Amino acid sequence: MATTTRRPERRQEPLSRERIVSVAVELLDEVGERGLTFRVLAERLATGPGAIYWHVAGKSELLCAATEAVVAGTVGGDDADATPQDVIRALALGLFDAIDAHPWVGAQLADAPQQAAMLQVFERIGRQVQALRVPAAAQFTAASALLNYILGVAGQNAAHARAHRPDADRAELLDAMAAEWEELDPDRYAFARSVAARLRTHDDRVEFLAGIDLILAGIATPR
Amino acid sequence: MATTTRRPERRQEPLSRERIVSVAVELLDEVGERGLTFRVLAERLATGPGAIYWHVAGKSELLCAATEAVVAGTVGGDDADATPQDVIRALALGLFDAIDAHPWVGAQLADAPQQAAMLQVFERIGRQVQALRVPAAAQFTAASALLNYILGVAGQNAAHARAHRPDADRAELLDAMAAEWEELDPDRYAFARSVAARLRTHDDRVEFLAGIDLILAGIATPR
DNA sequence: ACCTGAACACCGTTCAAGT
DNA sequence: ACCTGAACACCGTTCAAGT
Repeated sequence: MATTTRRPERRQEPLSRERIVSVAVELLDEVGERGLTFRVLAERLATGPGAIYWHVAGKSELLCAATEAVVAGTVGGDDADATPQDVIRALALGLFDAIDAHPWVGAQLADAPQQAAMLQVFERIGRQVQALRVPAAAQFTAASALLNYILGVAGQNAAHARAHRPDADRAELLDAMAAEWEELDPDRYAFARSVAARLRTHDDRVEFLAGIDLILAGIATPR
Repeated sequence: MATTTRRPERRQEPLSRERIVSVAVELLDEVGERGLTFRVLAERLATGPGAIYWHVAGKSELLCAATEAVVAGTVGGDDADATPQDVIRALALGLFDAIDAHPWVGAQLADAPQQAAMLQVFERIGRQVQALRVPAAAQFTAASALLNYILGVAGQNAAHARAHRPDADRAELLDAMAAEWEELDPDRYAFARSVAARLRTHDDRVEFLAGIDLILAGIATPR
């Protein structure tokens, strides 16, 4: 039906930092960080590996840029009606879902130095902390605690994703983990055993939010 | 003065998994994860790279084993007199200090899958959570929140260590960061600007503990 | 200014051959 | 059973040469 090319041929677009980063994101989603290679990236861009270096300093900068691109999309605008707690939950869930969809982002956030996108997240969290009337002296700690918790979960999610097939059934894995924990030494792992059954109905997203709420409760506690 | 060799020649000890891991820890401390190479490791062990594979499956297993070795040393025994909060603080600080001394451990914990040593940490945290009389249904969430926060900070510390020279002055870096934040756009980064000055007297360890206390306060809050 | 692609200096890992 | 070390199949990155 289409008269000309139905979708633009990628090889015909000019090379640009933007296009390199966007193809890198695609590739990272498909094959992960270890699979993202300057050679396969160059092949997809229909060029040589050297060409990429004209636009991007190296692989770590490329990973940072790809992460920024994904995270920037999750930092939405403010909703006037929402409570500060709601905004924080929405922001945290946005990051959680982005990392769920792009596990390599979790790994990158968990052990990359301060990135520009993270500063934006920190800013938005901080504003809500202020809106919660947290005393000035405690605001930094409150915002940091939330961010560090989010980054910790991000790293763990990325690790889980990397450890298993991308299409692995999370429920099955949790079942297997529950079974494992139930076999642990009752003396040395009494607690793990006592919560093992809970893994069978565990929901990562719900649990993540429950942790956010726990920290929010702590923030609301007068010193 | 010494009649024989003053310290045992490493090249004369037999190769063993234990020795490989312990030399790997040394090397990781000196040159970081990127610097740990099977070739230099083999050289230090006075053998060939292939020999290592007889005792260790590969590099990721080696990194896991090295991390386990360091973390296992931080999981101390229980102190009968201490409150549950104190035990959690001590445990968290122990991990913090271990990661401060061995930044590569932070990176490994932040994005490695469940490791045996982490299960021990989880167990010890969980026991204290139980001692705090947290309802059974909330114990898993409480212990997870604490662990995820610890892992998040671990990753960030590792990232900071990797981003700068090992001997970089943390106070100077914080000063520079404060100066940077103070130059940010007042509209878009009002919060970051408002806490920038605080960075000049920031203490990573103190801040880390304050975050732990925040979560402990949240845990103590009745639902 | 921007692209090409061969070449360099590495990696982790394997494996035939030794002891 | 354990060690050796050359060799394999890659990497990220550089750079002379092109357009």
